[in-house]
Amino acid sequence: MALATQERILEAAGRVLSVSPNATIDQIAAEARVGRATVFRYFESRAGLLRVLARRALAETDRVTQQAAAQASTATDALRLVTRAVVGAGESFGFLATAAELHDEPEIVKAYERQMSELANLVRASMQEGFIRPDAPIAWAVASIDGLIWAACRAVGNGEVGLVQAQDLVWDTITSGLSTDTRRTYHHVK
Amino acid sequence: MALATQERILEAAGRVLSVSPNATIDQIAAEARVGRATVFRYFESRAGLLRVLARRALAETDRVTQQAAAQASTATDALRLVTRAVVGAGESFGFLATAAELHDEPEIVKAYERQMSELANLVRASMQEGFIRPDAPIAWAVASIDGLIWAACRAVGNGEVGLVQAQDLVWDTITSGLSTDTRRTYHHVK
DNA sequence: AATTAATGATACTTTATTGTATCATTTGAG
DNA sequence: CTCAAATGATACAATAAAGTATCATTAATT
Repeated sequence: MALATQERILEAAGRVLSVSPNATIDQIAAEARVGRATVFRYFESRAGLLRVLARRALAETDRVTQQAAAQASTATDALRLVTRAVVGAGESFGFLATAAELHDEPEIVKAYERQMSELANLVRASMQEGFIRPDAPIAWAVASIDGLIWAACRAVGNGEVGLVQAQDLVWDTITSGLSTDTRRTYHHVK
Repeated sequence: MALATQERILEAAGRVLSVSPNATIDQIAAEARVGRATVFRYFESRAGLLRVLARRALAETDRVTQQAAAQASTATDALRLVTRAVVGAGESFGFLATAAELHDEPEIVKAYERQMSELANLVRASMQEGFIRPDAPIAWAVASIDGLIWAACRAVGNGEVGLVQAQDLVWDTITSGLSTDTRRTYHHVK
């Protein structure tokens, strides 16, 4: 067997669901080149399969995040490396964006919120190091970095840019935006 | 009648679907304070309702976009105003992000792609004016602006930042990123 | 007030998908 | 080669939601 059956199903599900969030078990089984019954031999239900898949994606994100953070000497560098790492792992969690059922799985929601709050901590620390501008609301910094990561993952996914380039672009855009203009226009305080 | 029934249903659908993309007709009807049968009196099917809703959202985006572009004297200013306008109209198309059924409605997909390509034209023109840095791949500029707009709409939606502030933040971030650092780090050419 | 249109509620049919059960077939290990 | 485990295929039941039809009720029009 080229790859364990369960693994094949999970990978197929990730692929199909990132395109068609409401894909049926039949579609997933077809993508995995497996009988529909076999899917139910490995997963108790559709929701169960989704849960396992989501757990793995979040765990993978944790893994690359922690590994990246461990290599960094400053919070700013950690932010840079974590951003790169998450973009690199993008294809494994593409389906999380659109899978509506996961929104009412408390375990999954909590894990996602934890990751966002860890990102917020990194942003705060990087701000104290003088990298993130002090007038940027933390919530916006987090939301916009998240948005740029998603944009990069999508752009990689449909071949608009290569993975490595996308990783560079995200950080460059965070660092200095898209313009040649260096004026600082933030008005917000506190 | 405070508001035409059809209108109430559409607004309710927009609200519910942006939270629960797979919401049933029952849920939509309940949100609109209307009987389920009434929904089928105004829309031929669930898919039909979604189509009408998506058309309206895309048309509204076109409207504010064109109005904004008409006021601008330069492409860069048009880009700024269009960005603001789209963020302002965000709540009307929040559901488009997650409504999977719409992905295989050619009409909707085409309209979305057209809007993206118009954005690409603005970006190119603004680059020629010297605002968007010449080393930024157009595809990335478009994708990241799109990502920042989505991030802003979401942030507004869950109350993290106010609408006006979000509009400012998007443009500031496009202009100069999130950092105090002004180094230019783009490596890409052509 | 009378008539017409719009609505709500309800029951019903249809359909798609999930999940189960079964059996024949294939595959892999010894 | 033989046997056991894994798989595919199929049929089946259960369920949830869509969509239809009907009737009583409410609201609007004249």
